[in-house]
Amino acid sequence: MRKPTLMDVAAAAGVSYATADRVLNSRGGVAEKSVLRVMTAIDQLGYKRDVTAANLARGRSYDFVFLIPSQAGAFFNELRAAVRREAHVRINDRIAITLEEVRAFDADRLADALEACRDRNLAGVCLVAINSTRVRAAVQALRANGVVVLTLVADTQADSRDAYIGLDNLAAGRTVGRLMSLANRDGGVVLPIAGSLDAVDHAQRYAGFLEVLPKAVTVLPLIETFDRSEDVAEAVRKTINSHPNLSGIYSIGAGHNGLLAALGGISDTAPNHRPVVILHDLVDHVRTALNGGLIDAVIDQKPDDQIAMALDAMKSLSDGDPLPPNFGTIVPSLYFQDNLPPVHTGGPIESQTS
Amino acid sequence: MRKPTLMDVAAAAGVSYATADRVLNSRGGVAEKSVLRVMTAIDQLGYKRDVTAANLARGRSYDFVFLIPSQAGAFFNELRAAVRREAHVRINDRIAITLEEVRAFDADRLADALEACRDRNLAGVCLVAINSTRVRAAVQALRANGVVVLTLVADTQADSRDAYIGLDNLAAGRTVGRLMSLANRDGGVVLPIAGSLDAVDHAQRYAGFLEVLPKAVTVLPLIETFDRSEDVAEAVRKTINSHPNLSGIYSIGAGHNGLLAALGGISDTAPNHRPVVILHDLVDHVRTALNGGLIDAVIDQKPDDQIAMALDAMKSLSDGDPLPPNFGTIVPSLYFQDNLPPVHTGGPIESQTS
DNA sequence: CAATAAATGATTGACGCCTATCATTTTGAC
DNA sequence: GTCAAAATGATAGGCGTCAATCATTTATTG
Repeated sequence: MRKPTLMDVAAAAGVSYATADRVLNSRGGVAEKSVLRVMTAIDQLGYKRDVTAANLARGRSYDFVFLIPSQAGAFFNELRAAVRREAHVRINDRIAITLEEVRAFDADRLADALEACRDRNLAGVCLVAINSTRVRAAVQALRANGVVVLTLVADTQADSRDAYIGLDNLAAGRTVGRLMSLANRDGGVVLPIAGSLDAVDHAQRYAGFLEVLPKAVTVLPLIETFDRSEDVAEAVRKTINSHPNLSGIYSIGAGHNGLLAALGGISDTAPNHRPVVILHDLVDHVRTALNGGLIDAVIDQKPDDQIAMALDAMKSLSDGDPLPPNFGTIVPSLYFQDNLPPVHTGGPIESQTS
Repeated sequence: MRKPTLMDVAAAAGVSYATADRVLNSRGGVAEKSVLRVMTAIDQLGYKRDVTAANLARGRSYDFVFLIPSQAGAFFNELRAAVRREAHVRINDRIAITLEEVRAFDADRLADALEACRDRNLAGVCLVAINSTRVRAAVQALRANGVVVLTLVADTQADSRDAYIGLDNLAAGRTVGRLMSLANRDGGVVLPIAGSLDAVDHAQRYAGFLEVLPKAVTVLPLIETFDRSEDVAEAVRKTINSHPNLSGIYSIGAGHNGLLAALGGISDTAPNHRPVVILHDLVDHVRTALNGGLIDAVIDQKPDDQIAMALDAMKSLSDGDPLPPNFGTIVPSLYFQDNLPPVHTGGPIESQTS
């Protein structure tokens, strides 16, 4: 027996199609008892509205914009690639995605981009937030216009956007801490490296990391890199020399170039007992380093999942559906060289139905 | 500007809708030059067929059956739950899913179930395979009838099904081996426990595990459990007593009850230096054990992902689209207590568009 | 050039739902 | 019982595509 249509429901309820439709779409002007009869018929027959037909009839389509920083490191390249992939896939669901690059760390450019979204009749905007008065104002203006606004990776104040999707940084730090503990069960000396503890995400990761490390493990003073790879390389080399028993390195932020360079040096010297190295974000050169045995583990924030979640959230919210509780929290993934996810192959697959 | 329709394509190509349609759906009987003009117009305008409208018109729907063992342990409960969840979601994509439970380890029952699928006009069947002549024959019969047949979790001969979706067991074993190596960087003694090495998956995991372990780590003779939890508990206790320096346990198969019971005993005795314990499959009681600190890590084969992949594969294949290369390989996930994925909350969300 | 085949155009009724209009019936108030 | 208000019925056109029919134009062949 085929899927029941609204016609079937109407017949079963003993009302006309028009009335059944009035109930289904809550257009009002229907007597209590009729509402009840239709409702009953609906779950009697197990009727489910055919969403695709509905969208077709409505002519509804979703216009979403992603504002992603440009030239902000390999991770954001991944993020942009994920947006492009999803853009190709979701076109089948009447979802049109525009990817716009915004100069990194430039709050005013971001605000400009947001303001430019004003009159474009968008359903949703997703941005990597930077805290600034103009940005917050622009976000508010959009939301006042009925546009759903999501923050991704980096958040603003919780009440100024509709939802935030991003890594649970505390969990990420804890996960690394847990692994580091396992690798240093008889104690050890570990070196944390971060971009800057002023960055909330880095601070949270660091806090999680410290939280689970046992007392037997000594944590050296944190090196702040401020994205200067040469200085990092130098600092790492120095630490390794002054602490020949160094047993672990946790690179909390992005910008691993300096670290990887320094590690290349060590592995020549003492290949058999170098420190355990754990990094964030499975970008290309990190993958290579992992496969080459230069580093041991990578903790990833799954950019693909983030984009997918962002799209689901924007769609739900602009349909007026609420999000499930604590939606948006990305649980970190832990990778060794043996359980790496497959690399994304070439472009999107064109599926041409015959 | 709105999404172009086939009408727009026809106009741009200077042909009638009928001809454009003939080209798009390769119905034949169109002159070379016309084909070319339509093709050009298509990618000139960036035309993409509206799949939802197409499916609506086709009235096409997909009937899929999942045959999953019943009473075969917690993992298969998860797997069935995942099927039920997907069944509710995919109903929007005109996909009807039937979940049938088959008595575990009973090839004849499985063959019966497969044969019963014969005249149900199904688009695809997905089964946890058991190797037997009757099963293989039944699969062949179905495929000869145009039904897509997939194996899940456990495979048959590669040429007798359309695709296999399951864990990369070698990678899983290697991942565990890698973690165990990190936790035993100065050497150690580890105990592997498996259901039976006659099971291909267990054997592969074991092989991967051994592959990456350094020589400094001593591997005790493997204990085969054959799913007898009391015997396992006993064996584990004995090993721990005779090897007070035991530093790791890898439980390769399912059926962790015996092991967990034995571990409960140890943690009372020597809480500070118990062996590192790694298990497979994040089922409820394993999650509990992980959160309670009874075990250290879990390697998971992501039943949700497997079901989702199975559905995508069945849909693609029954549409005649080929699968991408090495599709179906599930890369294991590694969990500590800090990066556990959220538990699935209650039933599926009813989204009622206003 | 006629006869035939091949290619193209024109059009139509689904598919399931949305949105709107207008006519008709039922209800409630007085 | 009258009259307005409320509820219901009936119906139509459209969303973009599929699948089919039939008429018409163009190309091919002898």
